[in-house]
Amino acid sequence: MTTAGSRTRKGEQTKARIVEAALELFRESGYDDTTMRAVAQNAGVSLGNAYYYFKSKEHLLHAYYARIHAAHAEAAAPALENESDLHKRLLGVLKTKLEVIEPFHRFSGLLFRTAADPKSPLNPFHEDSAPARQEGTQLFARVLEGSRVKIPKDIAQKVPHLLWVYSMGIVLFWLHDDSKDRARTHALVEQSSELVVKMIKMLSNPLLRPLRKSALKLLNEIDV
Amino acid sequence: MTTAGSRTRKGEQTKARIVEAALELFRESGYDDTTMRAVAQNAGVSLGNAYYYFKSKEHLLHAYYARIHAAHAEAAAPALENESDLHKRLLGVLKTKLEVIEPFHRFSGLLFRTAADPKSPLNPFHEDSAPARQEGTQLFARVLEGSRVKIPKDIAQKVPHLLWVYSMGIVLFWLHDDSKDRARTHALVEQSSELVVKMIKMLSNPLLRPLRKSALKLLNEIDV
DNA sequence: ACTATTATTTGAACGCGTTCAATTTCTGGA
DNA sequence: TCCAGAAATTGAACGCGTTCAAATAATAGT
Repeated sequence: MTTAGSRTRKGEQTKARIVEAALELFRESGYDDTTMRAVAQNAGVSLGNAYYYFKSKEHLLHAYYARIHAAHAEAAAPALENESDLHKRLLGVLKTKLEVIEPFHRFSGLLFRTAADPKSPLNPFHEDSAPARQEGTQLFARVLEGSRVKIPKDIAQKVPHLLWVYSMGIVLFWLHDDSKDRARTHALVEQSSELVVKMIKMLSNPLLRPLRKSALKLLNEIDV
Repeated sequence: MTTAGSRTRKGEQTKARIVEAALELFRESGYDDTTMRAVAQNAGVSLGNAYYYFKSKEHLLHAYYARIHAAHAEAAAPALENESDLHKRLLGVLKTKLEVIEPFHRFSGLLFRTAADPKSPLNPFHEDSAPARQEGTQLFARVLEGSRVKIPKDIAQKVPHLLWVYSMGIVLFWLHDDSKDRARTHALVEQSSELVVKMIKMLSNPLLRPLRKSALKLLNEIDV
């Protein structure tokens, strides 16, 4: 055990040094071109030592995920401050999302690889991601609450989560988008958000009640 | 050039031998545990020679995909034979898809993890997957053609591809589905297909023309 | 049949992520 | 202060996917 007062054993400093070295190299050269040997050297540590603290190269990215998440939550706040138009609110959140994640586009391979692996704790649908999922859903709940749009009661509970899934779809598209300045994704965000808002507003239409009920039944049965 | 009559140079036989060796080993031990050296040896060929015919290990899996798709196309044919109801046609195709891919669910972590990487040639949205993508789209074009549902001309060209993307979404859900007998995915297929058909039928409604136009504009701008 | 060109095949080599037995450094109790 | 055990650190080694210069076999033109 470590001394009573000291909060960090020596190892935690080393671990921090390795993380910082890794993040710097990832930022600089991307994930694939960053070798564990380079990370170790950059941290002033032996190769084997890096593996003493991180089970694998991918595990080094957990720190990154946390940073992305925090950055988006912070960046999105102003867009919700003084705005009551639902479309503008939604658009603001999605645009800041794109801004925040843009520097990480070069990681897309890894991001989506882990994100798509059902067994990976980084997977947004994985059990371990429940907190992140919940935070994301809450963000979209706030987007809705701050607007003056009325949501039918029966589906009100589902919509925020559906918006989060929608945003995951945006990210999925973004991952594959190699257009200049991510132009295609920006077009997608601007226009699909408009569509989404239109549909949300339409949902109160009595004509669409059957459709709404079908959708609700579906959501309940697949346990989303 | 090869002689007039002979349809296959020698190389194509070698290539076939390598594919067969690979598929056998994949089936036996999964993707990750099958080494290129084992494939080469199993095919009675040198390691380098395998790379002469296949740019990478992942390229060998295209053959696997091709077989799955062929199996699906064959299995789905009866469901399209004597049926004109769009929902039943769509449902038939999706259900047979689930049946065909079910044996691979246990490999999904290994197999589809790499497939999800935007840079991976296995990714369904990757350039190298264009043929598979096209075949898939054609299958859904057939689903539509055989039914009596009228699709508005402006979007007619887009719908088959959208249905294919929809089916990819189903597969993505399936990957994460650990419910007994894949019950959640089956619920999703049954009910979402109903919804999809409803929406397709609704699309001709003049009231929805603006929505249709917006969607079309979106699709064109993001180049889908 | 000879030759130039192209297609095929080889195996060594490279750099990578990862593992591990061995070594050194730290730490808390006698 | 000393020492046993735990924590931290090392670097060599392994197996992997991939590359490549060189060697060999097949082919087409003369």
